[in-house]
Amino acid sequence: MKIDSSQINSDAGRQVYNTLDCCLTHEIFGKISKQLDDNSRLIYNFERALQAPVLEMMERGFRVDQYERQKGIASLREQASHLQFWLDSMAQAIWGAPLNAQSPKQLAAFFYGTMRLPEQWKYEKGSRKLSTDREALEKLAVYFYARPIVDTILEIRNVKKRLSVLETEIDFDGRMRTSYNIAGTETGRWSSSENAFGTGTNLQNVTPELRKIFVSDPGFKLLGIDLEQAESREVGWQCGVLFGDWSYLDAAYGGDLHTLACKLIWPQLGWTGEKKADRTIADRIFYRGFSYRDMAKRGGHGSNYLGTPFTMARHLKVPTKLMETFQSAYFTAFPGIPRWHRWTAQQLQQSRLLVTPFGRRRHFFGRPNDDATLREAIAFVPQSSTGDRMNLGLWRIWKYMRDRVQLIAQVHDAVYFQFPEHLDENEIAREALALIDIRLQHNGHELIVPGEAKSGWNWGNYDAEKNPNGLKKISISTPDIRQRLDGLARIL
DNA sequence: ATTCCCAGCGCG
DNA sequence: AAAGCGCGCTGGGAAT
Repeated sequence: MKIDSSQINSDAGRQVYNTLDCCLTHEIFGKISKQLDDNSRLIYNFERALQAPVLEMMERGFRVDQYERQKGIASLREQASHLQFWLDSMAQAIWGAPLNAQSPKQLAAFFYGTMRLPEQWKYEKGSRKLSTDREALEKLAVYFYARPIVDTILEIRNVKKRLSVLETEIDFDGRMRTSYNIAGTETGRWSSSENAFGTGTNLQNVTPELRKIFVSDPGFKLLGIDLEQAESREVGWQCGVLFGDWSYLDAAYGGDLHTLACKLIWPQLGWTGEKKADRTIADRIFYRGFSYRDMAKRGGHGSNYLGTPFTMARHLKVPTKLMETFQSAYFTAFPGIPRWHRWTAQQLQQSRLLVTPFGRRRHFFGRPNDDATLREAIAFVPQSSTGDRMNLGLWRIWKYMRDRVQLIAQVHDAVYFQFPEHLDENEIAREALALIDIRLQHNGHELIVPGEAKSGWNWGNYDAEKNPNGLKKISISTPDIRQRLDGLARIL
């Protein structure tokens, strides 16, 4: 096609440009669509179908309570300048100059140079690096003169981090519009970021405290649904489907996965078989403020993804030996998990390809013998499946409840929408929970990931004093799902 | 003046 | 000695 650019004005020029872009895309599609197998085509069509609800969410945005936002900004700015004054005073006394808490370079010169404190190194990608992150600074805090300085620096960082969210530019109509990228990640999860017009920000990493500034529209109430222990259940599903070891999934169905894990790891704690009493036992302190259940939860999650006892011990601030003992008990209780790890390593050697229960395929281009590649591969299936599960549910809510609800946000394993207040929220919740109830079957076993519904008038968590309008668990259970779960637990 | 990379840190 | 994974944003500071 020949275009004489002198013959067209700039608007028409842009149209021609766009048209040619589309033609090229269409041409490419003609070639690569032949390479799609049935599953890939399904995933591709699914991603395209998600464009409608995503565009709707992006255009709608999330209403921001301007009063709360400004109040927060004013208070944090005040705190920041106060803290900076103290930091500068202390720094002046020590090296005769102010100190920037956000400059690793200055902090290293200050602590390791002028103050002559022991250098803190961290290991990353095979090399060791001088660090001034939270973990490093906390180690310096044991020194008498460093402690108040470290505390001030950490607090400044904390305040500045929150300020950066609150100070994000929002739109003229008082709404924050994030940009969702449907096909931006390796796993099929969405990412979120500043939008094409330069306003908004990543909405998937906002702390519970700051979520309070996001509110429903007048006459509407927010409803959120999150998937319960979704990734863990997907791990259990892999163990069952691949090796017939359903122990981990069964533990999830038994009520509380982490308490159940406690029973298997520490059988001699005097378990009663009664849910409430056993939870009390699991909540007993095990080591330095961590309950048995805490250990099962964090240690279990880390172990599922091939965390080393050394690293997990560092994060939990417990002895390495303890995590070694934990992990060995954990892998004995759920033998399918280490088998699944070995199976994944084998897949990397043989095909470098993994396929999730939802049919999403990922090729691994890293070195098959590299631990880092193995870890990516192990994390892929549960993480990807949970994303697809949530997004399929989200799409179904959009498709079948569009006349009553408006989608607002997605945070990987949770979806938020608003509905007119005059409607029965129990009814809305029941219907949405049914739509996200996506089950898989295999050899008489079933994967069920229940959802938990919460409602309120702002995005923060409910607190009688601090946030009475926040999201509060809806006390209705979905009778259908609960009954079937109880039934399953009895069979097991 | 602008661009680019890194360190640090928030969420799931 | 010792790397859970997946993202995006900010600010510092060097490079251009």
